[in-house]
Amino acid sequence: MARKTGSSGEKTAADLRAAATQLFARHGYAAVSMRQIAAVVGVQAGALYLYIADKQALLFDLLDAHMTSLAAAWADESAAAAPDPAAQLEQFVRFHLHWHLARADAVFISYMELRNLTPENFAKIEARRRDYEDVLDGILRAGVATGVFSLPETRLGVFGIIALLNGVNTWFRAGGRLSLDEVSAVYLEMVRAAVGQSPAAQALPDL
Amino acid sequence: MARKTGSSGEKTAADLRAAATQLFARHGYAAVSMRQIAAVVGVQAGALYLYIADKQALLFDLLDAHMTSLAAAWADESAAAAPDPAAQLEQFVRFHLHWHLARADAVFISYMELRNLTPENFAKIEARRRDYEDVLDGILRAGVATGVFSLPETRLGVFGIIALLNGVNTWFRAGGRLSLDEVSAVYLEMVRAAVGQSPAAQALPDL
DNA sequence: GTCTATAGAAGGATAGAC
DNA sequence: GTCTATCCTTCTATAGAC
Repeated sequence: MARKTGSSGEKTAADLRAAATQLFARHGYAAVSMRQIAAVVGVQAGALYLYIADKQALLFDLLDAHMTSLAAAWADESAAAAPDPAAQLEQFVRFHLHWHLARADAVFISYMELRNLTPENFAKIEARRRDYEDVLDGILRAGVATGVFSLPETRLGVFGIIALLNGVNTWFRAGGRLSLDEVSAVYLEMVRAAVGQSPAAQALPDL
Repeated sequence: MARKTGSSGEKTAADLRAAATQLFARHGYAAVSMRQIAAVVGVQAGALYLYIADKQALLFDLLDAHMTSLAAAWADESAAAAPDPAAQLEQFVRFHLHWHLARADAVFISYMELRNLTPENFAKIEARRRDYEDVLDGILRAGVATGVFSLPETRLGVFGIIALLNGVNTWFRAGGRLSLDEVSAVYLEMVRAAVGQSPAAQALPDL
């Protein structure tokens, strides 16, 4: 997708992705027309095809870039790996909440528009999501092995924790009653409890 | 929507709802045409308009009926109310998982197609969902009041638990590795832990 | 109650001028 | 790199025959 010219094409390409992300999140991939996207970008519909092959490729590009970005962000975060499973779990929970809340539109699309991908494209995205889930699975397995976590099933723990954390995206609003740090603290406690971690040393914040 | 004739219209009306539910869940409201629905029902597209005013009314009818059914099912379930908050929580968790897993398509639509409702219709559905969440909120508050649950915030507990439980719908398949009862048992333990319930008397099933 | 036929609007995508 | 113009398809919804 990278273009070589120094002209306004670079900006238009970026604007296209931003506009599509916002519109798809708001109304859904199928409900958004290329003309609508073009109107937000500020060009005519035909001009969009300088940057994408078709609408399906646009959707896949968005989801693929999203998953690439997630993997890179976690690689960066875990470069300074926490020392033990309990600390790693905290690191993961805080990272997940922070990263996903910062890009709610892209996250929403990544879950809701999977069904609008072609089977081949769907498989690629799912494999990447699985890779990310495996990160958490590894942490849980390590914790179970060392006895710091108590779970009958790490896979159900992974599904449960991801679902729990992703749920925050449906209601959290920056500037609302609770700050991101407060929410993170509460959810971290719920996650720790759910994986059977022995009671944490630190206290809950007063709410 | 009830019709008075004894002719095949009754069946067609029911088929229409069933077909729309399945197709909307699979491809999304905006991506499904009235012709597709008609093809599944076995009539021509025009005939569908004997039963619905327009496509939007069809979507609203589906979601509205879904929420009505949920409220009725819980009213029925809670007619035999569990005696204390801990037992009520178990009753709620088992009910929620069982009911939602039995109608995955309708549940999926009810969450994914909210954005395709008109603002007025959206507000109606949201109010009904709020009523349902308040059921769980009441249980949590009662438990916190009697000291059997330990939560800094019942509202976050509600959001967390609902998200956790709804996540099961994304991966559970009847006839898979785990039975509904096994899954319910594991998730019940996660929920109990998350609300800070003192360790349950009963053991986890071996998995 | 359902069909055929169609009006009228909107969609994705392309061609060629600039 | 973008625009105008347009092709062709598909859509929702309605009209009128049966």
